Amino acid sequence: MAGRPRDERTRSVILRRAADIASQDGLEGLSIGRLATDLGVSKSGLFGYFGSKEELQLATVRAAAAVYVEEVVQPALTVPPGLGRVRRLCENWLSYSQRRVFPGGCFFFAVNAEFDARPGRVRDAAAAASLDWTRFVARAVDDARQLGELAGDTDPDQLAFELIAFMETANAVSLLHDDPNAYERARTAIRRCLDTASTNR
Amino acid sequence: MAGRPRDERTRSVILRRAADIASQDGLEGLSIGRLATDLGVSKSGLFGYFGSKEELQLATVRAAAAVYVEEVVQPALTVPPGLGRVRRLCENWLSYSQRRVFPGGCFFFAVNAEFDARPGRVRDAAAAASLDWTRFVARAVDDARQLGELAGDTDPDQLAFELIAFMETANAVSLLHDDPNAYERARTAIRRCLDTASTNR
DNA sequence: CCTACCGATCGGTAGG
DNA sequence: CCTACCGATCGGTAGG
Repeated sequence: MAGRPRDERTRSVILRRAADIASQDGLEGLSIGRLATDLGVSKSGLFGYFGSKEELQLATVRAAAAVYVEEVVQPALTVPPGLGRVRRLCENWLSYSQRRVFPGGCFFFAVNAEFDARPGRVRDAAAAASLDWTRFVARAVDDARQLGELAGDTDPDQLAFELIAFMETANAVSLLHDDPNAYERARTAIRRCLDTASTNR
Repeated sequence: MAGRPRDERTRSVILRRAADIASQDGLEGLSIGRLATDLGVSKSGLFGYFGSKEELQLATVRAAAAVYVEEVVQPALTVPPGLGRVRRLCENWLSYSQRRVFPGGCFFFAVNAEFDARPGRVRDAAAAASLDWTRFVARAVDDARQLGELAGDTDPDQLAFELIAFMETANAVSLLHDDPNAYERARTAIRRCLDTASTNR
């Protein structure tokens, strides 16, 4: 029977490795045989944990979301709502990407680009995670606005779009051109963007 | 013998279709057998045009770059250097993405994300094309600066990074969430960004 | 959770 | 430029 503590630990080790592979080679490039060999178990043994490749992919997305929440979202909640939390959120994201928590950079950047033009449950799961994150950033921006730290006419969705654009492009450029400078570019852009919208200039 | 007019036309039809597939399913998801079936030719016949999958991938990148130049770069050269050309470049890019010149959105966004964490000739070709584009945008920005239409202390590389971030994120968001609003977000951000750097406020 | 296998598809080749 | 094939690998299953 599934669900025993031992199984859960094994499952979590499998999924953490799956997310690492997928960040580099995509969720289609992640093959059950390769993952099994990597982990030193039989292919059918590993297969039994998930039942299909699609279920493995979906479980990997959920596992990566948990890492993302732990690395980026949770530590920002220790900062009180307001501009400080927005800044912290951005810095956490850039650090998560730059430290290569996943070896291929942000897991969701890779998987969103892979599935953005195909239908299916994996795409739906990735899109839902992306929407959660976008809304979370927009909410943090709106909190700062309501607290009077950002101008009253600030559009939270628009500002969230711009901040996320800088972060994701830093991830993309740093990977493709092996250029850590991209993170400083993003930090500069985010600083300027928030300063412009700030009431405390 | 290769290189006859007939062959060149066939080759170009093959590569245009290859780029369409790759924009949706990636250059690894592009299989020789599937491409051959799609085009109604034999797999080995098609294979003969390229000699290996990697050569097909590289030829596809070159073909997509030609489309990109024709759709985005060339029509911007009809506008004289300066802020107008920068705006035109951005608008051409957004239109190229929004019109789905490639059905999976910007070919290079998809392929760059697919290969950004793997070594090889395909990655190198994608990175080179990306660098060409980034430099072209930065050059257009610097022209506008030297013409006095952008502030003298404008950093062309920084501004190019920001403009490209808005464009690529519009592409990504519009695909993943089927949300054409993302393009208006990018247009708003680009307008504000250029207005802020402009000397004609 | 293992070995051993299934049919399908992959990139690539032989031979004409 | 075709048919027919190669070994390798894919997702998935049978049987224990």
